[in-house]
Amino acid sequence: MAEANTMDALVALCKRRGFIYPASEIYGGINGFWDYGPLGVQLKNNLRDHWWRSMVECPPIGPDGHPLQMVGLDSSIIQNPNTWVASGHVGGFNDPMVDCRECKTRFRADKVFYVYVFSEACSREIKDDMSIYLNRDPGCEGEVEIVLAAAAEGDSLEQAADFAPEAIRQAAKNHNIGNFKKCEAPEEVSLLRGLGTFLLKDKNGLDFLTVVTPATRADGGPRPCPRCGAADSLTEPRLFNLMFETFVGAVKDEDAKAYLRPETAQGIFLNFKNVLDTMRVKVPFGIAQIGKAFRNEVTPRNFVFRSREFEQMEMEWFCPPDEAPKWYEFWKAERMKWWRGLGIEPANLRLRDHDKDELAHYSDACVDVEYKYPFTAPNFGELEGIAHRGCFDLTRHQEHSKIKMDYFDPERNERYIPHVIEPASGLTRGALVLLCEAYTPDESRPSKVFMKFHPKFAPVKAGVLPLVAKDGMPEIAEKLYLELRETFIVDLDIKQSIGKRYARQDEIGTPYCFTIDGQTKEDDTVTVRYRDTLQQDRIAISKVKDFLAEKIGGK
RNA sequence: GCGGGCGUAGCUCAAUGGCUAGAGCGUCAGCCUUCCAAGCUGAAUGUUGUGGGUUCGACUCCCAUCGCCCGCUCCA
Repeated sequence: MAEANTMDALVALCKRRGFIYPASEIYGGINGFWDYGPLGVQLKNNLRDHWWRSMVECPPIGPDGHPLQMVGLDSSIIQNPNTWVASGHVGGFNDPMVDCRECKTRFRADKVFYVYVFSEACSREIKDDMSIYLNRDPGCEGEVEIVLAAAAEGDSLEQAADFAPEAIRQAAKNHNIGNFKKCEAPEEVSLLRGLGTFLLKDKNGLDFLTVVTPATRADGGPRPCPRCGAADSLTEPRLFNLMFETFVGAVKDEDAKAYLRPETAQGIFLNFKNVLDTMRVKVPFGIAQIGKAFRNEVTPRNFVFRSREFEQMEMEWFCPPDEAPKWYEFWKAERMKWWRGLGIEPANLRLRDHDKDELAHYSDACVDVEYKYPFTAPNFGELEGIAHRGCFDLTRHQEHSKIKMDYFDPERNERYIPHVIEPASGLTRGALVLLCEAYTPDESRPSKVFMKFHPKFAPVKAGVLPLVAKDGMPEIAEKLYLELRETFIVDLDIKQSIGKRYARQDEIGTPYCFTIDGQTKEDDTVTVRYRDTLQQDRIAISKVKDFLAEKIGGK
C-alpha cells in the first residue's frame, strides 16, 4: 500500500473493476453517496459477516474464561423523533457555524465566545438587552461595557469556566474598568447560570457581571474574529443540519417530521428493555447491530471515507457501573486484535485516546482505532471508535420516555442503570481499509497492480480456467466450476489467453486460480496458481474443494 | 456555505481559435496460444458536463449553471 496519489488510482480501479461506482452517475452524481458494485458488495458483505460471526455468533472469551453474552438486533432506521431529542442529536447535530470574512476560517459558533461585562453606568437599552443573558427582569441596574471575542479553537463549552476568568481579565484590562485582580482568585468567580454568566464580587458584594456567551447567542454587537482579530468580520451563525429529515405519512408538516438515524446505537438503547425481558440475558451482555446510518456532512470527502450514507457495525456492552473501566480496557484490546486479525499491516493500525475536549456529548472516554489511509498518511484516520458512554443514553431515555431503564442485579442484590461500552466500527470504512491495504502496484506483472485481499475477504475466491478453449478442457473446467460454486464464489473464465485471464483475476484480487491443462485428462490434476507469488502447484482435481476450504477457513 | 482547482470514449490522457476530436489501456468478436501471449486483426463506444454569448469558424475565449476534486468544520 502506497502514497496519497495512489488514491486516485485506487478509485479508478474500484470503478473499472466493479467495486464502487459514484452514485447517480448518469445524472452527474451526488456528492457524498456511493454505490457498491458487484465486487464491492461482496467484499463489504464478507467483512460484515465476519464481524457478525465474531461478535454475535461466536463472541470473544471474557476475562473470566467464559464466552461473552451477545445478541443481535436490526432496528428500524426511522424511530420516534423523541429518540433523537433524548439522545442529544437534535441539539448536537445542529451545529451553527460562523465564517470569518477576512481570514476565511470557519468556527463552530458555540466554540466562539463573546464576553460582555455588565457594570454600573450603562444605558437602559443595553442593560435590558443584556438582561436576557443574565436571566433577569429588564430594568435591572448595571451596564454593558464590553464585547470581546476570545475563543480559542478547540475550546468547548465545558471549558468556558476555565477560559472565562482570563477573558474577563483581558476585557477589564482592555477597557480599563474594574479591578481585574478581583477575578484572579477562582473563588471570586462563580457560575451563575449555565456556562455563560459570571458574577465578579468584591468585599462589598456585587461589583459587576460578565456574560460569556457563544456566538450562537451573541446577536447585536460587533463580531471580531478570534483567529485573525479582524473587527466584526464573522458572519451570522448558519445552521448545518447534520441529521437528515424526512416526513412520516402523507401530510408534510412539522408534526410528521422524523429523522434518518445518524447512528445505529440508539436503536439498541430503545430495545434494551425488550431484549432484557425476552432473551434471558444478564448484565454484563452486549447487543450488536449492523446497518445504514445517515449524516448530512458539511463536506463529504475522501472517497467512501466520509460519505453521507454509510454503514456501521455497532455493539453496546451493558455492564455494572463499577466494571466499566475494566470492560473499556477489554474491548479496546479486543477490537484492536480483531482488526489486526484481518491481515492489516500492524504499522498501519494504531489506537488513539481522545483528549477530554474532543469527547462527544455522550461519552466519558473514547479511543479510536485508526488506520493510515493513503489520504491521511503519514497521519492516521478513524476506523472505529470505542466509547465509554457511561449511563448517559439509558438515563436520557428513561427521563424522556418515563420508562424505567434500571436493572436488578440478582447476584449483587442491587438496582442500577448499566454503564455502556460501545465499539462502533464503520463497515464502509472497513471495506475502504481492505481496499487500501490490498492495493499493490507490481510493475513486473502484466496487470501492473494486484489486489492482495486476505482470501477470507476476497470477493472472488478462485478462478477456474481451461488453459486453452479446446481439447475438452472447457468441459472439465465447467464441471469443476459447478462443484465449487456450491460452496465458494468462483469465476469460470474460458475465453482469451491464459495470461490475460490471470491478469484480470489479479486485478480483482482473486487469491487462487485453478487451471485445467493437457495433463488434467491423463491424471486428474490441475495447477493452482497463487496470486501473491505467481507460483504454481499441481493438485488433484478432487482435492480442490478441500484446498479452498483450508485456505479460506470456516465460517 | 466560503476559497482554490477541474470537467474530452468505460479508464488514463492528447488536440496554436481552423480538415471528419485522437492515442494507450479496458470491453467485445475472430485468430493465435499447452501456464503469464495483456500477442495479432477487427469492431463498438463522444450532443467535448449543460445553456447562452463572442467569432466566418469554439474542446479551446467570455458569462451563467450543474457536477466533481482539494482546504476550513463535522464524524463511523
